[in-house]
Amino acid sequence: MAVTIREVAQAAGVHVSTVSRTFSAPNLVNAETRERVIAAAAELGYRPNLAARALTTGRTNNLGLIVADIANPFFPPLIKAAQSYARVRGYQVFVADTDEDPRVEEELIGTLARQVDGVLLVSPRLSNAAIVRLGADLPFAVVNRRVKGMPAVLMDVGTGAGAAVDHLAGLGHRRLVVLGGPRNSWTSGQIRRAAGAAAERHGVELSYHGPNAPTEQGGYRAAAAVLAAGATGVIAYNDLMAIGAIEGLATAGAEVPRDVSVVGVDDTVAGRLNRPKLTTIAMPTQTAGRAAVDLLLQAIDEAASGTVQMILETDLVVRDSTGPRVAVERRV
Amino acid sequence: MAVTIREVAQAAGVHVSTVSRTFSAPNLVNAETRERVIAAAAELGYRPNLAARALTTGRTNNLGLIVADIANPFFPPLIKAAQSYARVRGYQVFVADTDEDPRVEEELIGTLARQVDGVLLVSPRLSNAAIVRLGADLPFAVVNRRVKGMPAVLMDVGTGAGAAVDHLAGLGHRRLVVLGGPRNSWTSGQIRRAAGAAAERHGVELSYHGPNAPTEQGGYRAAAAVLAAGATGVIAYNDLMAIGAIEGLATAGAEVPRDVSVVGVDDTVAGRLNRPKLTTIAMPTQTAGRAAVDLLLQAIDEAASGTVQMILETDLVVRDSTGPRVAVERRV
DNA sequence: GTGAAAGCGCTAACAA
DNA sequence: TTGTTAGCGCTTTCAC
Repeated sequence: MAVTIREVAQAAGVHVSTVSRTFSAPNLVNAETRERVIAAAAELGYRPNLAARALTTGRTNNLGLIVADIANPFFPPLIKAAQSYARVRGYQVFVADTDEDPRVEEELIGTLARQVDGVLLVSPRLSNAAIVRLGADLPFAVVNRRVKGMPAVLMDVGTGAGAAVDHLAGLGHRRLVVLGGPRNSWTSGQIRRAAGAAAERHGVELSYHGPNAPTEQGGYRAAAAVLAAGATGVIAYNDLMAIGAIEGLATAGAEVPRDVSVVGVDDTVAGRLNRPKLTTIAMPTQTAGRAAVDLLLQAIDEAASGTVQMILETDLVVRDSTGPRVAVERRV
Repeated sequence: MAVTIREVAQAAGVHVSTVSRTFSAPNLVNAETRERVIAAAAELGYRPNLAARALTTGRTNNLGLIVADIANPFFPPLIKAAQSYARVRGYQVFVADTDEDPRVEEELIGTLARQVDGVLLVSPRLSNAAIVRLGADLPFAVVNRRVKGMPAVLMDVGTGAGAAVDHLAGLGHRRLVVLGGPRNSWTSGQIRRAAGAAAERHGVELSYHGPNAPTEQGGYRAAAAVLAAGATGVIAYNDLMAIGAIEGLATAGAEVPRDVSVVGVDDTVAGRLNRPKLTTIAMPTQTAGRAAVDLLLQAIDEAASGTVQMILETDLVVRDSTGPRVAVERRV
């Protein structure tokens, strides 16, 4: 069995409570005694049992981090940043994947509930109502979702989407289509709304096709709808989908960017490596991961303080998947 | 405060131990009482406190999963598979990232020690000696490392590397270089050894350059060494490095695969999306993730049973980054 | 500044 | 089949 506080106490010739204090409130213990205790602890290889501590303090020093799909390249940088920052702040993090399923998400929150001090919901697939309901039990912070009264980090994809429409309109495209993501995705809604507004400003036609799976496959399948709509400009929910759409278009004989221009979202490695290099909306994922942990810890510490919603900017990164519209007669 | 076993007991009109049994050993309790307890628990929204349970049982039902770099595309599919399979088996998993630093790895193991039943070390950067020492305290399972007496899942990259050399030699390349990965990487050693043996069989020259950072940057920097060695065939430690090397070669005026053939390892999305599409050694990451959890749980359950080392096959996937050697006079 | 004692939520003998 | 009791490792009053 592992070394406990009791054995350290014995070795140092003090009472257990003194050992406890040495670690949780060192200033309350005589410097000399403290030295002795610390030496004994080091000698025996003592490590506090956090679970036991949690039982009395009510603080586990653990966080939950729930994402839709770990393997989607959008998430790993965020997970990495969140996890590493949490560690600096003294927290370990449970990472869980919902496979894009809201029911799994709810179940996971339940399982995690008693063993974490709070949960980070990244691009949740749950409805706002469900989040609010579950949030009554447990501090939450959400990323890419606006929920009344809840700390949130929002990546303002709307401005990016607007810029994308400006960009496409500027290139002469008159008929655009937005390929939406999963049903409950806030990001997807933002893109649609902002792109719609921008299109109207430019007097450009814009239609919506969705929901789609946020994957290459989803994009590949959606290519048909793009052609059916007669669009020459596409804004896809994420890079993966944009890459899939480009493949799908190629299969149907339409080349990117010659015949159709495609814009992705996220600025993942995938988009940078793809050929043509993807024009995309860059999301500040690492900043978001860090900030979300910050907000969550704040929410945990100050029970019910004022809610903070943090908005991070996004940028349009122009690469090679967008180009000027070519006159109809030259197409096909 | 959260609902405890006591309140459920009161509501159901039974003693706490009966409630406890209803959840941990339902068959030991009268069907009728059980119903009543379950109903009361559901009514109150009771959720067992796993940390408290862990205190008495010594079982946390948590696992640790330590990787070198979450953002490296090799890991996410493995993490996803491991996490999802662990959940099916009733375990939650802490995911931690060491940033390729062995000291962080050791520290993380220490922190996790008392709150998990076992730890999965995926492509560890720690020395074997350190792993054995730390493993005395806590069940481990390792992936991509062979440690005496420890359950392991090995992706047999050696055969893949041999096949890669066969492939390159078959294309006429007579001078190859292996770009190694991090210092303590078992995979890197395997590649070097197997490639060396295969090169000897073919009577082909093979040199080694390493260690390198397992990133695009690392590959980019190593390109100079490739050219200096006068090699026309390269096997890189992973896809990222291969992609970086291709860029680096291009910068130096050498085109892939015209002037130099490059083989990666891992078969990540990155490699599939890169242009030229990467010839690479496919690693069964998802299978490995699942299998490793399996082995770890086995090790946890049967204290000190016979050690299992599981070897998974790898495949050479030929794409566009390798091609026939072109006569010297046509190069440059 | 340190010790004594109670208790966090739960399980596991042991009795009844 | 159910209740009683002790205790897991730790923190936290309260005395001294």
